[in-house]
Amino acid sequence: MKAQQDQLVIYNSLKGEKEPFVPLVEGNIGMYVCGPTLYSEPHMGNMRTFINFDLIYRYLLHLGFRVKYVRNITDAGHITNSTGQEVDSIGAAAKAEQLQSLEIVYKYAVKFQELQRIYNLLPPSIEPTATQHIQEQIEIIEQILTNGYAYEVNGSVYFDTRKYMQDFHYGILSGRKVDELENETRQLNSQDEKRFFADFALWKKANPDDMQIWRSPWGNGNPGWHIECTAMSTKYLGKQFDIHGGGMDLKFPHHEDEIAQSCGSFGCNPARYWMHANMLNVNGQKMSKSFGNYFLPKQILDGTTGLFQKSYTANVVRFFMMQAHYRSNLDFTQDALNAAEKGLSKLTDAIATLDRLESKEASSFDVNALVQSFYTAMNDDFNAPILVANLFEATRLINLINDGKEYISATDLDLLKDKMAVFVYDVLGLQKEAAGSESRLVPVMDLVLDLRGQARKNKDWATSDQIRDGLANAGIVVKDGKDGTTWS
RNA sequence: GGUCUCAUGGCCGAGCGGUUAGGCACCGGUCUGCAAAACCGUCUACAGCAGUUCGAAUCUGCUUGAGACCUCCA
Repeated sequence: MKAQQDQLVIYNSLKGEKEPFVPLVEGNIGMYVCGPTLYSEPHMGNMRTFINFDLIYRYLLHLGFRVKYVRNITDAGHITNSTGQEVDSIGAAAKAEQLQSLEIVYKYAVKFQELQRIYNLLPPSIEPTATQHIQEQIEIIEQILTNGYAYEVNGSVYFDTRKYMQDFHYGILSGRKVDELENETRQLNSQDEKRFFADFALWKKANPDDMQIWRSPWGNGNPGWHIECTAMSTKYLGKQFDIHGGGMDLKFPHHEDEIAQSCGSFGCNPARYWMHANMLNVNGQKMSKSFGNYFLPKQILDGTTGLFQKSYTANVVRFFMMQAHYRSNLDFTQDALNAAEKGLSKLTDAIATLDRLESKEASSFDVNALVQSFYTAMNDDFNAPILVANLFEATRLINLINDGKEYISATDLDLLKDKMAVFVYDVLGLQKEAAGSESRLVPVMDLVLDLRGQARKNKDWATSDQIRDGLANAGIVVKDGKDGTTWS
């Protein structure tokens, strides 16, 4: 696997280009991904990011890296909304639902856990929460103050962007240029305590109606939105680690500010490689709460999205997402989901066929090259769509072997079985179809199909078709293949 | 308004200077009592206009269209 590890190339948002991946410590990877803010149930778009980073995590593990994967849960923090007001979205949700803040967080954390299980996400190594790390956040803020890149005003602490820009590059990640000109065009709120429009809160003085309040050297208050990730990534992965990921929409200001906080306190960018997953679209527009065009991951499972005429399994949704690259937009449409459903079925059928295949003396095609193509695809910035295309090439060959038009040696067959399973289940994270959920039906169906088989043998088509139609009415489809009759 | 990204066959979606992406649909075939399913094969597109090049979906410029970010967001 070391040879494959050395081939891995990652697109680094920091530089805007692909570069060979070299971990800080050979064979080890520290990866931090910004998790959800649990003031509501994560929607399908949120899930896409987590599914994509799950793919990345899975492939890194498969390559034999020791990966420490930290994904936080945001359960506190004040953010600045579009009108310039500092708001506590969790507190707001708590008030709306007449619950305490942590009740809100816990309620949605349970749902998020369930979604992770359903969509087959591997649990991260650590899932820290902001409220468990207030002390660490305070310590980093103190360090930034000591270094002169922050100032205190009336019980709140703000990051001093102008001071920071004298020594560091604010905008290194997002490409944003911050200048005085913009300061003039964007009016500071009259009661704003910030000295400069681009300054952001590290600590915010408590409001009388805040639901959660913590003590600090600057009085009672709440941590700012961006400092929690700096505190938690530093605590668990160190001042500098390998990969920092998150959704594209977090690039600015969240990740830019994380870099500023790390540079302002420790003097270095926290991550060597910044990775950004792209958004999920609905009718060409980003799925988001504010647009109202979102739906919940569970709605697609029970067919209640209102957008599609039928339901889809989590496996189909995941496979659908794997057919687009993580850095591309992806359009969620019914036709595309139907296509994914059929394609997945074709792929899993081929894996089943693989078990029935018989080997010959030699192989009629280059199995090693085929397997290598799986690695080549994923080593190129986790190009899952190419991997899927190559898996379909394998599918075609498997079916041809089954038809006797191609052949494979015993060694190659073992290799192919192993790698197909590895890439489909371990890397893409697809789940083997749960069999036996209707176990009581199995002996009944065996009996019914046996009777129908006898009728067919006797060319009693009337009885045969009567059984088939009757089962169809009960929602059971009978298929007569050359190897016997199957149902589903 | 500022910054940036993208425009690929009926649909979804790879590609980053020369080779078949792939899936779904369509069509043809195999199988089959019929049907369905399954399998095989076919289908050869790159928004428009100009340019660079022996050669461009791929590079450059312009035009048109779409989207994202610019202190809510995964």
